[in-house]
Amino acid sequence: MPELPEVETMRRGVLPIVGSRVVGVERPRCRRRPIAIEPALARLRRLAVGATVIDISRIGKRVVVHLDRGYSIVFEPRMTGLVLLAQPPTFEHLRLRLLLAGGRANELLYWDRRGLGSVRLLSTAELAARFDEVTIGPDALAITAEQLAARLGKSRRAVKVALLDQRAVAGIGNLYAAEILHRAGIHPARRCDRLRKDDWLAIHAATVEILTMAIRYEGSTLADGTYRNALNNSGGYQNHHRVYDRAGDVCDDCSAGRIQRIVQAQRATFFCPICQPLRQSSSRRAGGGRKAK
DNA sequence: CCCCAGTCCTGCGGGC
DNA sequence: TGCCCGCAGGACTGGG
Repeated sequence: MPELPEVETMRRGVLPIVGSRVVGVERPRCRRRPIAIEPALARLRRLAVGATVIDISRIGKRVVVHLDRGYSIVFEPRMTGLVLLAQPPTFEHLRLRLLLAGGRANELLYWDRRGLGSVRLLSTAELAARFDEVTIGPDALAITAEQLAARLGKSRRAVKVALLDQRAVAGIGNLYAAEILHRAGIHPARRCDRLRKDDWLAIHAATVEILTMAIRYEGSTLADGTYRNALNNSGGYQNHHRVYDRAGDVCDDCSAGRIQRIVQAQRATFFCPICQPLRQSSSRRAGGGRKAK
C-alpha cells in the first residue's frame, strides 16, 4: 500500500524520464474494468503527446509528472498502483503506457492490480485547485512539530486515526502511522486533544525518523509482494517493522510486551502495550528519541 | 464542522 | 482438494 516512502521511491525511480518527450499514450488491452483515466484517452493523448517532461514531484501519496505546455499527469496508486520504467509484475494489470523518446527511458508504465488508483492530466491551474491547502495538508516530511500540533491538537479523534487524515498532514498511511506511534511511545487510541506539547514533539520526531529510514530502504513490500520500485524490485523496510502486522510477537524494543492488534475506524492498528501505555508515564523520554539499537 | 461507516477493487488465506 | 467468505486500506461520499 504505497504511502509516502513508497511513492517517494517511485518518484525518484522515474526521474530518468525528465527531459524525455511523450510520443504516445496507450491503454493496453485489459479485460479488467478500466481504472479512472481523465480526461478520456483521446484528449489525454492530444494534450500530452509532443510535450516534454520537465520535472517529477510528489503530492502526498501521488506522483506528479510535469510537462511543458502547462500540464501535469498525476498518478495516484492508492492500494496497489505502481509507476514503473520497465518490467511490470504482470501484463494483465498493466493499465497505461506512456511512450517516450529523446531521453534515457523508452516508456513510463502505470500498473495496478486492484485498479483502485487513477491517472489524471491536469492543467497547472487545475492542479493547484485540486491540491490546495484546504484539501491536503503539509507533507509529513516538511511539516513542523508546531504545525502538526496546531492542525490536530484540538481534534477529539484517536491520534492514530487523525494521522491518516491527509487534510491535516500528507503522506502517512496505516502502516507508517503504527510504526511512528510506536517509535514515539504514544498509544494509538489516545485522543489528540489530550496530548501535550512533548507528545507532539515526539510524534513529529518519530515521523521524520521512520519515513526517512523507510525511504532509505525503498519502502515496504508486504507479504502480498505488490509494492515494487520503478525497476520492479522489492523494498526492504518490511524487515524493520516494529509493530505492523506483527501481532503476538514480543516487542523488539522492550523485549517484554507482545504486539497487540486492535481495530480503529475499521482499520487494523498494531502497538506495544509496554512501549505505548494508554496512560502517560511520567518518565517518558522527550523528543521521541529511542535508544540506539 | 467533526467524525464515522460504506464504497470501490482483486488476490489470498483460513475454515470447513 | 475445492470453494466461499472475509480481509487488506488508499480516497472519496453520504449522513448523523
